[in-house]
Amino acid sequence: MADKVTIADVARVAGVSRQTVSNVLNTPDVVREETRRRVLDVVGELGYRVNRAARQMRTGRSQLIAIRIDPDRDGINGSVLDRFLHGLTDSAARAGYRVLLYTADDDRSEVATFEDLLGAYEPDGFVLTGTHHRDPRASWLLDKGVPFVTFGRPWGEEATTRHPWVDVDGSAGTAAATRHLLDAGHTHIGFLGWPAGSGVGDDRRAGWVRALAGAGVDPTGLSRATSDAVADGEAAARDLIDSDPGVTALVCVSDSLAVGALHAARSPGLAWREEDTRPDLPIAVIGFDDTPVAKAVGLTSLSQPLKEAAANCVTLLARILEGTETARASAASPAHVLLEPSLVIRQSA
Amino acid sequence: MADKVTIADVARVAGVSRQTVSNVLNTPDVVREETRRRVLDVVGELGYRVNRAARQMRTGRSQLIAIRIDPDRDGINGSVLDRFLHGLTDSAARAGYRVLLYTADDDRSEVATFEDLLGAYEPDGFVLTGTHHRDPRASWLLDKGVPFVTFGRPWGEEATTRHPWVDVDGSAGTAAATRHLLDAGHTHIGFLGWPAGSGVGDDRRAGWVRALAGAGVDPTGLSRATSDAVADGEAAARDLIDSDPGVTALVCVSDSLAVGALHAARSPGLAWREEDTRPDLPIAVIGFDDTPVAKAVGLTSLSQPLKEAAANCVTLLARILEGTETARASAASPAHVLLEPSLVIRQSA
DNA sequence: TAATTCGTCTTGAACGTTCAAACCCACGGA
DNA sequence: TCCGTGGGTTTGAACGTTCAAGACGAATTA
Repeated sequence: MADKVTIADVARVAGVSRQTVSNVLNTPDVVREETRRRVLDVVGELGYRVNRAARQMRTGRSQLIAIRIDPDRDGINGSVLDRFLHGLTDSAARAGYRVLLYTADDDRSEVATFEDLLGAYEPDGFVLTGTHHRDPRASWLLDKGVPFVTFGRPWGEEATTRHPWVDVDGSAGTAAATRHLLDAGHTHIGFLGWPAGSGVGDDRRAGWVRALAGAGVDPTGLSRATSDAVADGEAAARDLIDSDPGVTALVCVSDSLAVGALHAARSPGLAWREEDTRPDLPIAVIGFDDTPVAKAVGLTSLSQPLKEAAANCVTLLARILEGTETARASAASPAHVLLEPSLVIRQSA
Repeated sequence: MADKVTIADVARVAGVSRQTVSNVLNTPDVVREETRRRVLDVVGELGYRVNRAARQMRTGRSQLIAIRIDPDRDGINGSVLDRFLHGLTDSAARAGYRVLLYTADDDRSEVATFEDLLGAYEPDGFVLTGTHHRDPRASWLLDKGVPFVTFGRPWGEEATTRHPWVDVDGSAGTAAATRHLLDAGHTHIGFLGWPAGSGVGDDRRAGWVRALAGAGVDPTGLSRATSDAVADGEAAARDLIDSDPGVTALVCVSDSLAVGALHAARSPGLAWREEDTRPDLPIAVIGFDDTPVAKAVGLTSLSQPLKEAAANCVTLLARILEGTETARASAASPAHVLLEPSLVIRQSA
């Protein structure tokens, strides 16, 4: 029912032309102080709001940032993206953008969605998550000259400098976790990770290796790799503990695996139960991502600064969109932000 | 770089006028079969996509559905909204809509955001979550005649018929959970809930009362109310168990409280430990929402059909937007959908 | 004094689409 | 023969904004 207030209405009431009103809003420095105030008064009085669709027609800018929302894969880590999403929406709003969602089942269908969105809604830019080696989505966007930022490093070396990205330093996190355990007196510290080949997983493992090396501990035989499920984590933890009963602590690549490790540690298998001397919490466990699950079960975990990461994504994207630099120019010298995770200490370690 | 292809391009190539192309896309029945095919061929060939901004200028329709994304409050239940959001994005896309996100700290700032969004992006409709008694957001939207659907019943009676809504039948869920426990031989079944006054909480409690009544059990003294945090749940569970040691099972209003109850059940307080005769799992516990946490700790819980709920929201909203009925007309006889949760049985019960 | 520059403001056009109205032509009935 | 009808198509205008160009007066310069 709210009768639309257009720029022409404002102009009429303020006694100026449409263009002057437009100038007041977009290039205030070009208009006389007194006129500007008068126009702004009328704007407030009438409750005028610029119509994005009309502006988009003229400028080609939609003030929309598109991002994919995943189905929660394993369930536990799903919440990480969601927290990021909230931060993104918040930061984007502050910068004058809104977040548009889309879904896609795989990289190919996501690229198809790019075409769809760009043709219809014309989002100004994209935020890509879950990047991986030779990501076809990034190459497609680069190819088309569409502005985008990734949350996650480009893991293939060759692409390392071709687009801006924000990431959290996983190896710094696991190194800090390992040092925390070393400081607590542990020496035999194991690692539960994913199979080699995933950038994120390999990076997190590297931090554990580095910290152990710093303390003069040989990591050989102290790690296991498995897929990211609670049951797998439990099995891997059992296997590791069985093969080396001296292990007193575990750093895990994810909270899923860590929860599995907790199960193994707290209600150990029969073979191991005999010699159990610490019935309440025999093995220290540290997870990664500080998910709600970690909070609920008292799991010490590494927390990613998701809000900050999201804010940086918006900043980098806005720099491309608003700066003089084009997407292509910024691809020549893209900006990176690498954030440090923080250790949230709970009962498990 | 993809040079924009407009309706005029298609028209030129197909040898027809702009309007005919528009008709082919919007009112196909008015155009001759042969012409339609020819135009559609050209559309495919050139990869034409209707420009939403231009269409919006003319029709006032943006094909956008706006929804608020919350910060994950307590952390555990946050994922519920996120799963709903994914379903919504998916269903919306199928119906030709996209989902626009916004944040807000409270009802008042959310209403301010309504004004902002309606003035600038002109979303066609809103989906409101977390409705409560005398929700000012709903009244505001009703007042302005803005189409919307709520996920959650209007709990105040007087507003019950004024807008379409989708909800999950909480009392049916807790009743089913209670019956499940009764079938398993439990008779002293307690309830951990929220303080009276919240529509959702009272409803879920009612299901428990109903199921007990059906079995001839008096619920008096068997329930506790507390705020929604793990520690509170643990304390409330201890209190209940201490006061009535005969309690062998607990139905909880949320997974947060249920996880707390599990803590209480599995590592009971000292006073109670003495007489513990079932060391492994003395008390059956059932939660609500089937969050990732439930999955991780083996908690039996009630799962909301979120995907289906989201799909229904889109359907109801689309009916208002596309049907002949206006928002006001549909407010006269709004549609409701009440879905049943399902019990996901795990180790805890 | 005339020409130039500058600051401020206005005017017409354009973005890509759809609405409303007009147009054209074949057909059937009077 | 003429007119009315109706299916199929085209034409001009409009949505609300910003761009590009121009207009006007005052101040500055030649």
